[in-house]
Amino acid sequence: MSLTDRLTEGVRTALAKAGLPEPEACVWEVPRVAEHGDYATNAAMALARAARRPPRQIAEAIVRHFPSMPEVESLEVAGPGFLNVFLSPIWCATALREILEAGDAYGRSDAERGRRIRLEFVSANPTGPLVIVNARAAAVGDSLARLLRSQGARVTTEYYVNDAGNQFEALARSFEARVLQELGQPATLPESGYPGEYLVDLAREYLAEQRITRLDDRDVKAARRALESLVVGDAQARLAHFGRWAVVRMVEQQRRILRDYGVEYDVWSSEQRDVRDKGLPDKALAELAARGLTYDKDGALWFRSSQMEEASDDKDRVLRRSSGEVTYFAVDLAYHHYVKFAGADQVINLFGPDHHGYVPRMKAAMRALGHPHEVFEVLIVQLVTLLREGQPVRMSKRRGEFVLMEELLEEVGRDAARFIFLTRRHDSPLEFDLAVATRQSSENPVYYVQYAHARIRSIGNQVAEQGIAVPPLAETDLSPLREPEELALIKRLLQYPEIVKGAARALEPHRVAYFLQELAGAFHPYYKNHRVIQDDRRLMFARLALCAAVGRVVKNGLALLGVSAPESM
RNA sequence: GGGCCCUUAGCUCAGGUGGACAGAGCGUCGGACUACGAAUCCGAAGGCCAGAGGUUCGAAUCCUCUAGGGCCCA
Repeated sequence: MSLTDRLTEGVRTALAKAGLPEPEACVWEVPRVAEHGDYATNAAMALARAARRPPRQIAEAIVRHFPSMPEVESLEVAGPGFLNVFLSPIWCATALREILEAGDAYGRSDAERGRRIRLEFVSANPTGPLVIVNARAAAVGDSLARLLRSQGARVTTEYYVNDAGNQFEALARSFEARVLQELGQPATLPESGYPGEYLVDLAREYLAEQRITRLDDRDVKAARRALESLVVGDAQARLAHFGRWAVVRMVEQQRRILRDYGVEYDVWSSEQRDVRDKGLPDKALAELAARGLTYDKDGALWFRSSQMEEASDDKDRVLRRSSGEVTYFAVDLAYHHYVKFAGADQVINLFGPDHHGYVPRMKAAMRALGHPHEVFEVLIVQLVTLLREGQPVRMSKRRGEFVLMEELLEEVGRDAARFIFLTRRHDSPLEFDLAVATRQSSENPVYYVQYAHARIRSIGNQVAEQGIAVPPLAETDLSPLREPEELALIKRLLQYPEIVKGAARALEPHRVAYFLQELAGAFHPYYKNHRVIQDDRRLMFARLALCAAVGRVVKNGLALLGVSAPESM
């Protein structure tokens, strides 16, 4: 049970004894000002109406009947009816023991136990390399998975590959053209094709592979003959062949880059293999029709997306075009309904801002297929504006110049990139200055946090070098920790589990990043002003324990963000 | 034209489901290494929370309108 849970229990007990109604929930906050205590609640004010008593009177009753607890030093009523709680310094000091004993489990809870969550993120088209927004989505999605798992949820992460439909076809045609060009044929890229250089590289790889595996012959003409024999005449089959080959390569590449970034997926799914080939779209359309939610108009089949309660789209959407082919939307809703929801209570998708217009129709579809409104959630990860020394970096897809995720990782590194992405709310646009991110200075918050960890390790090394025998934790007396800065540090460490729980519930990993900056911001001044290694051994051992606990929490927190906690820097 | 998101210090951004005097980092200015790592620390200046109404005991937070910015659809 967490600290605030115990405080809430105290409030409930007091209210019961005073014969007052119980609050639905008791919200605890950490006041900005130290004079307002370590925790405060507005429970009395919230109850005032129901109890028909002035808030201050209720608060005073709570104070009077509050059970005695080792955690609590004193309580007071303040302002319009706040209840301020002051923690016992002795209890705080001994609480360090719990943190150190918990180790990497400190911060975990079972707040989300029992929830099965399907979490999809990045899922870039396999038509090009990953770019910088994908890196942001990957950081957010991966950190969310870590956070939710730390709270006991069963999370399945997924990358959905759109290897069918129009864009896939455009890729196949573009790739085919590049291959033919490499062979000296006068092929031109299709109008809506992909002009990037990467397809030229891929075409060369393709030819190299064909030569080696099929002919063992470097002669281009021979390769061409081999190709011709491979795809005799049938343009459709040839396109499919090129398309599949290119997709496999692109996906491999994306997967490798994500792995280098520390992101591993549980599931890589395929639109073609896992949805279309299994006939799921037709099945879903039939199900919608059976519920009377579709109609024919102009030769096409429509979904009454504008008629859904709680989740209406602004107009109806096409499921099957007059040409007979199903729309991307139909494929997607079928996949969500039959596959994602088959193994999950909740589905969360991370989309880019260019897809937000797509969200209402998906919500309408999920509602139509019987899924409650709350279990399908879409988070919009906003755009990243790339700067270099304050100047915008051009990103033009048309000309095939974009900043690739791969380049970003090479230039700024995985830790700095992830941390910076996670110091913003996912739904607010982000400016990313490459020059600043590269700089190993105080401008770069990731090093500030990592440095705290490295410093703490360094103290440990010093102690070892000096041959000082540190007693085991159980024998360490923590009561010498009395400095205000020490108590402030401990109280911050005690907040960590609540921060993580809140971040997981709200799906906001940035809260952890902010907490870590604040924790490091409390540690560095402390370190500067108070010596850990010193003659007073009792004090030294207590401080070593405090430092170890800080290091522990920094490490655990960084792990939730997918950022390393270096031993030295 | 319709819809969604956004506007907080010079800059970049935080401000759980409304709470007690608006926060951080960077930048600027001025200081600190003959003791555990200066990727650090100490201090200062910097704000009508875009604007106007409303709900509330109480609003940066909720509602409406206006202005400005971004995106999607047409």
